[in-house]
Amino acid sequence: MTDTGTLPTATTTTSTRRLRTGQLRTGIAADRDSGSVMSADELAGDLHGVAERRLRRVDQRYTSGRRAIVELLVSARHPVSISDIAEHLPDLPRSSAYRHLTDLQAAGLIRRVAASDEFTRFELAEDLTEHHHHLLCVNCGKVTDVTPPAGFEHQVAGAVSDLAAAQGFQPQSHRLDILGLCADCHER
Amino acid sequence: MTDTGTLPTATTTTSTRRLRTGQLRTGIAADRDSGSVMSADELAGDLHGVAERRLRRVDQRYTSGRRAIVELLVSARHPVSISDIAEHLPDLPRSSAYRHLTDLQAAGLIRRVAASDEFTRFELAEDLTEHHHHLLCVNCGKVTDVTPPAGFEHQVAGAVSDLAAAQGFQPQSHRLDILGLCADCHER
DNA sequence: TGTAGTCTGAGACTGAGTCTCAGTGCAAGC
DNA sequence: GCTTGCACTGAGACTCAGTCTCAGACTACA
Repeated sequence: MTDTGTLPTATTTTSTRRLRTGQLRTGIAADRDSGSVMSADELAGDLHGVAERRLRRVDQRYTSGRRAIVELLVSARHPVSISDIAEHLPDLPRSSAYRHLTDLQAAGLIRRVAASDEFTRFELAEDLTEHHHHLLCVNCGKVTDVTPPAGFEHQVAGAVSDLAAAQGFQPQSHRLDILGLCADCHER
Repeated sequence: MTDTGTLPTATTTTSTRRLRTGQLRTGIAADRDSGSVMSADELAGDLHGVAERRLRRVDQRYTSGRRAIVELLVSARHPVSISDIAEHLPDLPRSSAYRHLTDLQAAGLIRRVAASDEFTRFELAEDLTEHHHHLLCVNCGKVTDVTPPAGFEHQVAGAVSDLAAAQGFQPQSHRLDILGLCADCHER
């Protein structure tokens, strides 16, 4: 089972998902340290600034290693596995990679993604990108991002709310994974 | 992180999912060996008969170990992990458990379920139960089955089809996981 | 500058899942 | 009923993704 593609070749993903650079102002406002002073211009579009802020909020630094991971996730445009990281950041020691992922996740910058049946994948947190779902190829393991129409997403939210309420369950997020064969494996 | 509950206590799951005993006739017809003769009455409601047939179709036997796993999945009513199996079938050796699960999955009797971030869980194949989704508690790991309304499922199927077609992706199945806090963890 | 605490890389450790293999069990054919 | 070929089994070795440890380096703050 091969990995999701050759990073950071974006051609394996034709997702319409984009970084929310134009919308980060709102997100960053939530990241503002109480007391810090920074102009809105400096804040806008500053993903790494957000990263640093969130890490400092939990008494951590935005080190070069952590930054390298974030940059890889940005350029990848789809969920990234540990082996992807090892491949594209060969100088990053394994234990550091794992630790960085854990730290970045704890700081709310990235999230874990369930793959078809494979090892862990990570991607940027949704509030830094946009809500989307995944196509999972059961043959080669490729993961493709897809963004559903707003109307559909509204329907999902309603159903999620109902289903959860019936069980006294407090929903925090949902994921819709579509399993099947990608274009490459389908043609064979 | 605790396991999904004490099997086979069904009270942890209030799912409306039921085994398709009343509908198995159709499914079993598909399982009939070309040439075997069995009355419709004998076929109806015979999950273990289906199990045996499917295994024999791939030149395997429905052994007592495999049957024990199936019975556990039947009584559990929600996805079961390896540790659940070890707990409820203490005499079943570990390597056999793993092997049975692999064999049953290959024969199309069970399927793997993605849990929140935990180890592998299995449940009966959908055509032996019914289409459903899962509530995943991110705190304790409990997995609860929920059956969506038919109308919603129809909407999902349409969206899945569109999203996949846009990528030249051939969809085979989909899953909707709702992550959050179960009733127990929510109250705390 | 000093200090406290975060961070790092190397490598040991863990355990879920996989594999091996000698012996057992089973079903089909005679 | 017997024989035979092959599926099946349990015990335990093995693999590797992920976790943990620790001495030393780095950083931010006073």
